[in-house]
Amino acid sequence: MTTDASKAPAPAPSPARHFIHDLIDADIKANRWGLGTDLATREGICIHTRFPPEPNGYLHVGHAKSICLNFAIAQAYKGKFNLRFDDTNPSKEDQEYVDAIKDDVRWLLSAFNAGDYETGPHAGGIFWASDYFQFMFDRAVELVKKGKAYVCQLTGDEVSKRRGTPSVPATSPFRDRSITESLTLLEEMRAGKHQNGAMTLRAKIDLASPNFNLRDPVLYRIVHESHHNTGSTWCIYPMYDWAHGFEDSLEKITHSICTLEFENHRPLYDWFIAAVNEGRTDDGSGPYGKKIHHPQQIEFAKLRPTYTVLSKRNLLRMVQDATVRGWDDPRMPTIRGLRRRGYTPESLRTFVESVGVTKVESSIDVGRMENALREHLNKAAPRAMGVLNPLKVVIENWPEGKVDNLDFVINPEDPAAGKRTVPFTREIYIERDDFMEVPTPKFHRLAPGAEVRLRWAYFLTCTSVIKNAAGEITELRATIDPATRGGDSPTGPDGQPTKKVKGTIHWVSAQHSFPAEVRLFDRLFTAEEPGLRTGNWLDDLNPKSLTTVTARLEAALKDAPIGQRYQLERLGYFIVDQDTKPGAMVLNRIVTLKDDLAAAAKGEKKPANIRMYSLAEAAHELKIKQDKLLAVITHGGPSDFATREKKELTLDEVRKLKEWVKANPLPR
RNA sequence: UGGGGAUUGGUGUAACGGUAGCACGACUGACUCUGACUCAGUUAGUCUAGGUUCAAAUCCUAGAUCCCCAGCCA
Repeated sequence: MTTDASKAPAPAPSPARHFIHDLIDADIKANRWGLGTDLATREGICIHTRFPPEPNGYLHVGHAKSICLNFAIAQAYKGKFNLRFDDTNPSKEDQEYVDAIKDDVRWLLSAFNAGDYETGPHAGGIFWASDYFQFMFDRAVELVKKGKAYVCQLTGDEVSKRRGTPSVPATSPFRDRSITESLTLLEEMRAGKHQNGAMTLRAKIDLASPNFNLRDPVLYRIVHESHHNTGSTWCIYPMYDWAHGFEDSLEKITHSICTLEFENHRPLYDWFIAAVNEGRTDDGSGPYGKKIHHPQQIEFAKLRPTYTVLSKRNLLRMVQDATVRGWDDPRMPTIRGLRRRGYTPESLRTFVESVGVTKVESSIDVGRMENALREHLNKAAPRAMGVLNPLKVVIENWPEGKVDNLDFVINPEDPAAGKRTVPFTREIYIERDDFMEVPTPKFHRLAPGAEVRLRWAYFLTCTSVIKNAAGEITELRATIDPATRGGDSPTGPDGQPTKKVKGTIHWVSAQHSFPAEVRLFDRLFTAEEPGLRTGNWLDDLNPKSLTTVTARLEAALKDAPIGQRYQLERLGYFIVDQDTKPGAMVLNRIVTLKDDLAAAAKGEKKPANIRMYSLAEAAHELKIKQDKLLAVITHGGPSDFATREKKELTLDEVRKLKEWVKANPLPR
């Protein structure tokens, strides 16, 4: 029982080509940056990616996509991958986050079996934007000298007011001040002679640009604050746009992959590097020296899972409000939360790779994340038995005190995992849900007089039901068929089983099993897109996202170490939580097994291919106004719509209406 | 109002002028000592309107819708 799920082979990820591969292939073909086409023997520059988090929060599943994407590219092209902390804003950043990020990235990258950012063939290393502060400052001075930057003494409010509109240019009265004056003020800024906000260094680009990022963006702002890495060396800090390209450039990053919202920043990214390179030469001759490396920024759509919020602000809010028990609460979409929940790095990797890489902003069914996890754990997790809601069964034809040690298959998916021994006794517990006093037609588990198989043990027939004064079932009496030891029906002369049972249920020995706290998690939100309905994402919080029960687990689990994963048969996958103390085990349910029956019974199983439209959505789809839509439905429309008062329409109905509207154009 | 992106089954994603394919989901069924897993089958799509072409998801024109941008955040 020591098989560690995380050591089992990961499901082979599909090669999954995407548009970034096309771009990189083109760069290689064009011998851009001297990449050459034979990557294995490249000298100097190679395909080099990076993951650049700001250490101002915990990583979440969205970041996991970026990390895997960047690392997978480095691996595919025999290149390198850097972890770089984009620590340019001391007022928001903290060492606590630095440590957590390092640890989470390393954990996730273990899914690649190719080392991480510090070890292995693709290890580029760990870097800090703050190590480049001097370089950035020198380049800023250079820009001022080239007449491409100036010190602006407008306050933040004034800058906002003068920002202009798409058709009205921005203004700054300091734009045309002399180079010497700007140089002096810049030195003063650096020397700490000015208060926060007193002035900034701005690039001189285009105050009338329709792209606001180019309306003389700020390069440096004054922040009198200690930095976790550089201490009090600096009191001016570079802005993201100014800093990021240089970070990439200095690390010889070839492809700087970021999310869609930075698309509008790419002209600026390119402008800054071009501005520095102006006057520079390939061989270093001339006043400014050698050209600096110019990486290619590429944007992709971030991951947006349903039933989830990912913004740092909202996650922080839940932690502060104690909606959850911290950043590593198993319900959180943070990497730390998912780790504690029991997710494997392999399953996270297959999940983020399976959703693809595009520029289309789409949301992903969280169910896919759960499926990737089931897929991995099915192959990897040893099986065990536990009962979440115990119901005692006394086997009347089993002698008191007799113990039968039975063989159990540890993992049917993995014969190498072998077998284990489980004791069978006169008193056992079964799952309360596996018994119905008055069974429904399709219920093929235990009922009075019915026979089921106890997994790997004996066929069991319920003989009587014992209730308390309140009429609640407290105990069952039953008998077993001794001829079915091991769970197999005896075979007749023809070699066929002499009897069949439809149901197999799990059980534990009352005497040998032990109680444990089991935490059952549900989604944190009840709406696919939290906040869509009311405008406030908190309105969609799921009040029942955590349920705690006292279960009974088979004895073999008693010494399971923290972090060990199991499949409790028929119930789901579970992991030993870090809250476990000697003699007091705590289990997290990672995810349930798929259960068509339960889903259908709870009415949760609405066919996914019947999309429901609200009237507003349908009206939008039909490109008509909502009141017109109502008129169409109740008066003019297809006859079978005339009498309905439903507030929702199915996809098919919307299609029907669409056809109708097409054939019967509405007046204006 | 200006600029930058995007639009293919229910969902996600291919097709790079030449048979609209794959995965997930859903639905049927088979198998089963986990109502799991596995296997087989079914289902369903190119935002709209024009145009070019022997041929258009792909090229052209016009439009629609959604997302991003006016932090001294990243």
